[in-house]
Amino acid sequence: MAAPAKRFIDDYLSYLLARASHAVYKEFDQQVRSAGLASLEWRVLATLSDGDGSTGGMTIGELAQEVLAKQPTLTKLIQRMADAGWVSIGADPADARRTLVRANARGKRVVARLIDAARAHETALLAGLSAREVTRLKAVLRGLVRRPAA
Amino acid sequence: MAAPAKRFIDDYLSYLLARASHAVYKEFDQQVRSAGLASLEWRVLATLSDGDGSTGGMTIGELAQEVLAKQPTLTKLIQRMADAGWVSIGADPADARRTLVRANARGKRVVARLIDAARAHETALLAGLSAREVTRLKAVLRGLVRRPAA
DNA sequence: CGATGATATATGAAAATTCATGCAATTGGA
DNA sequence: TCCAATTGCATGAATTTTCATATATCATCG
Repeated sequence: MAAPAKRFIDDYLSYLLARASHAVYKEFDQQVRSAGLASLEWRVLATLSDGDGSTGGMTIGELAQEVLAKQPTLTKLIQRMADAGWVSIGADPADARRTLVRANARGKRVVARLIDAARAHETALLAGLSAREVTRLKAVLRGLVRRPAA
Repeated sequence: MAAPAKRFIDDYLSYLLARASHAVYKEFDQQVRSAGLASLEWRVLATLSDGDGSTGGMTIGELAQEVLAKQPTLTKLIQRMADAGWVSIGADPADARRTLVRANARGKRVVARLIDAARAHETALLAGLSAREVTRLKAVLRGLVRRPAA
């Protein structure tokens, strides 16, 4: 890096993370929109795409946490996505308080293509870094997420 | 890290960046709200706090880019912040199309305290990493921001 | 068994954000 | 010098998000 940071935000980790996240996503956003989705919809379908998503679905609360949205925001979005045919909503037989969300066949198709594109985008993004640097970067990011609450 | 990633998003850089950014900010959000600001207001005042901010102010367009908000979003926010007494708005003598934004004395006071708190929070956040690792992490994040447009 | 506290989600109102667009000002080229 | 293209921002309407709260359900304890 050339000139040293001269403003507080230029060396503030929270800000650097926000900018990096924003810049990386911005590059991919065009493909998401071309597929007919908005940012949060892509995030929802990506989260549902495997793991728990392929078994019983995820609860509204779990999904809200994973996609970094507040619960009412997600509830309203899931209702719109169900209306649009991307996901389906069902009751949880184990707990009637809970709503379960699963990707529909249509949602699964669109997200499968986007995941392929996302992998290609990430490969291009990280071409300047060694495999070891990428592994370390991701480990550090995971460590920042998993901090115990103070 | 323990279990290997089993879902696409668990190893997807864009998602890891978003989660890390969200988690780190969430820890600090309480102090921002206690100071009477919302997230984007803190970001605006932090951006204005030095560098260009202490000289002639910043234009709406420059500031929108720095704080990662769309231009109409920022225009409306700056109007609310001016009404609340955090910033002042003025014309740019060099270009009448432009609006200049500066922090007010009140805005400068509140942000000075928050910057101190932010530095302390970051120190605690990064306690588990060596200085070299921190420097490298920030360099990589800056590199992700500065990619040439494809 | 019943009451209480906790959990999960849905909803309405309010606030914030986005989109599309219009207007004013600047720039550059013919 | 003039005009077209571009730039910068403000605004209204629509959409999304948040906040506060209500309702239903579950878990625990007396």
